[in-house]
Amino acid sequence: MSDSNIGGEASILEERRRKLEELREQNIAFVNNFTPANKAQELHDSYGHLNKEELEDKKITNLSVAGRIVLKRVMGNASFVTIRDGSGDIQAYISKNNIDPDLYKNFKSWDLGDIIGVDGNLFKTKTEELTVEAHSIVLITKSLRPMPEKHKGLADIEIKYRQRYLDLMSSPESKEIFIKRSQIVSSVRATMIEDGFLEVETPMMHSIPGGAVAKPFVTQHNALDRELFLRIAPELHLKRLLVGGFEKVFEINRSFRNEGLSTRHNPEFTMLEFYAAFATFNGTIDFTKNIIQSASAAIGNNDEIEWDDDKIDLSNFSIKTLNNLVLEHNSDLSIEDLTSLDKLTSYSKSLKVPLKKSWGAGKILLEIFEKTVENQLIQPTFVTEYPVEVSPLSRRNNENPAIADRFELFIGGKEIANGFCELNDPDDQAERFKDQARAKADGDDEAMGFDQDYITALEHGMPPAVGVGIGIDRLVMMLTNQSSIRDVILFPQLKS
RNA sequence: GGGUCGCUAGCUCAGCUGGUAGAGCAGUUCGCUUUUAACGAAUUGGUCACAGGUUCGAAUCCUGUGCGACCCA
Repeated sequence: MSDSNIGGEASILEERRRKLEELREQNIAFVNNFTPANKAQELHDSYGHLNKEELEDKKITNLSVAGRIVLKRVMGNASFVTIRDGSGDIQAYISKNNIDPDLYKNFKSWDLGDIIGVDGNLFKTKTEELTVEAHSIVLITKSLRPMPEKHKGLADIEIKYRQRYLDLMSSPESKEIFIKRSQIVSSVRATMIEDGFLEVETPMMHSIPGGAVAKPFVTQHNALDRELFLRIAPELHLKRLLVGGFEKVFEINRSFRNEGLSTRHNPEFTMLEFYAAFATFNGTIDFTKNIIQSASAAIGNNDEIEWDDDKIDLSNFSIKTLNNLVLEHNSDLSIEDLTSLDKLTSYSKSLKVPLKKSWGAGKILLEIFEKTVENQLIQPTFVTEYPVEVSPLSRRNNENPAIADRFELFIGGKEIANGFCELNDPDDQAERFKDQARAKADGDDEAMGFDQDYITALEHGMPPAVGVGIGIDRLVMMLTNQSSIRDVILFPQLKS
């Protein structure tokens, strides 16, 4: 801005720009021909265990590393810098004895945040720190803006999310979470493919939002002059693929829900959904367990993990019915009450659960479950036997048509997965869409629309199948012990 | 939407019951050839989020607005 702010931010930028101009004049700004032969972590792994003398005997020469200066200790005629590359940190020793004296003089003006390259030999200092002794150094990229504070890092949580690169360059812990996220996703994908699933991509822009109960984002296709919705779930398209003859499909991708922002909700989030024709309900529960255990192992977790204040044993998953759990946690209710609209209504009023007129007994029962049971389910628990009323895409149970062959998995008091036997009766599905459409007309803006195209697909015949959805963000939160979804999404949505 | 807390130098933060703003880091200058949050000396840098009010006097007290965090719905 102005140059009146001497010593302030403007002058820091000006000072660094001045340094950059000098590099430009010498035609050495933004160097593009330095290819480091070595990585910091590789050097630590290969030579960190050797002591000073052993390393000297080995004569490790002709190394080169490149990275950002994160710490700098300049003495009169010799200096140490800590360089951070993609793998980690390594110290470099830069002595006037070993490099051109003019270059050493220039080096002293290099700043924290500059990206440099170092060629040299490997040695250990008298405090046994592995160090590259520089024979030549080059300023590769000049940084014009100051790094986050070197001791405490970024404290401003908003900058941490909005300028994630500052968080990543200054916080190895934060970087580690995103490395683990990638490993978790890779593990999930590997588990699916190993079991014979085909990875597919289905549309994110839908004419009729469906597959979940949620408010969609609306957008506009100009050429078609038509409203389109960002998908709230891939479910209905994946099941069309079952009709087409793919028997095991999955998708790991984004869905979008037009809700508020919180530490547990980001409007765009990543889900795994998979569908397997002719699979069994119990076999799918086992497979779901396997996906989660494998992902946890992939990032080096033990069976017992910590999430927030809870210790969770991932080697032991239990299976319980919704009714039994509600009775267990609500001693005032009897088994008969659970199907009585009047009893459930009066009881939920005593819990101060807000009710809507369109809700039947099943929906109210689910509300009571969410209010009184859900956050108690710390250890991995598959909850089964959900009311059909709250499961508009699930197949009815053969013995009891009021309940769906459905499970939800809760860990740490939070929903991690949702799976069910898919409804493949087109007439039953059409009826349930009608109920949803009616609720929508009554003002429930989360209810599904009537998707005739999907009904048509079912009329061609869909094999019996089990489908499951797993929230990847939440899974990563659990496996990396994070309490905010913003810490597992690189660029979370923030209030503007 | 309701409640609680916060907003002071580029960054991280002090600043009590009102007396006119401070440290560390970063920057600049000097010294220093095995340091490691390197060190020592000097030095630059502020519309105290914004707008009103109370007061002789406000970063500080009051009201409102904005932004953010957390909790609740």
